[in-house]
Amino acid sequence: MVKRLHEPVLDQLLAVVLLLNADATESLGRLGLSVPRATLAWQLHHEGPLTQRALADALRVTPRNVTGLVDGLVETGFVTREPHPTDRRATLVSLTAHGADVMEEMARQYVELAELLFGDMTEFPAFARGLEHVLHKLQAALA
Amino acid sequence: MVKRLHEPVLDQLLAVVLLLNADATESLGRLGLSVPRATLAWQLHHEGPLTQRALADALRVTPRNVTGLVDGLVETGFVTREPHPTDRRATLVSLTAHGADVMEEMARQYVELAELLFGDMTEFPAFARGLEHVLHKLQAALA
DNA sequence: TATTGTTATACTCTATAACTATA
DNA sequence: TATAGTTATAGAGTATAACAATA
Repeated sequence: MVKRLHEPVLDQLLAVVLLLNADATESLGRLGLSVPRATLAWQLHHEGPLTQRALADALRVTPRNVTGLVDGLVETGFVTREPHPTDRRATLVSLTAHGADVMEEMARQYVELAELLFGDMTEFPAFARGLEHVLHKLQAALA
Repeated sequence: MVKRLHEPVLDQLLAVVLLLNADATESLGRLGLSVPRATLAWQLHHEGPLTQRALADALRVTPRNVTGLVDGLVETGFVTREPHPTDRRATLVSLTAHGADVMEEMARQYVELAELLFGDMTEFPAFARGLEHVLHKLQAALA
């Protein structure tokens, strides 16, 4: 039975999902961030200053939602709101020095996590190919 | 450089996490359930009727939270509250016939998802071993 | 007319704390 | 005293809809 072979592995994959979520929430909490706020800040870290509209599109979330996330990030000192230089409707959101520092720390922890998970894996290439296979299947299914 | 090898795979693993979350939210929504409510119902499907206290422990969530989730599931016809036969403080939560039907459907979809993800994977055993490795690393890191 | 971001409102999930009814 | 579940309260994240300012 194929099912007997595959279902336990799906269980493990879902367990990995749960643990990664828990780990992310925990680690980000120590940095003073929630997962949605960290996602927004991470976007700024990669793309540079963005309008709230651009952030809403990137996070696939409503503009109203971005207002709330940015409010929180401004309050806690991770980002600033500045007027857009040419479009007076728009607001540019930028990382503060503190925000940029924390993003650097996130990047370091990201590398550490990759090392932890894969560093001593004996079948890394086969695992990586399998993961790519899974990703493509999911992308196709959700397209 | 080991980092160059591992980071993109972590990217893919996280992409899989995001897509699985999206897929779960979407599929459960079609069944009339949110992820937390489905988790609670799934527990009842596996364990049979449980007290709210037992559900709170199983979901690692406060008793107050269970009250809210059960309220929603009662309103939408998935579960019932009944007095505990021997402990008059406690409430037994059970799946309705409709709730049980939906759990059967969830189980079918679970098998389908396992088939979709792994059914035609050429390196399934190596992938499964790699996933187990990742799971153990995460469990150890979070213990 | 269309777009940007806001206010207004509401829902879900989460938490703590105080309380009632029972054990 | 301890436990089960509730009410009271609060906060984060999400959504839609109406609106003001600007393009």
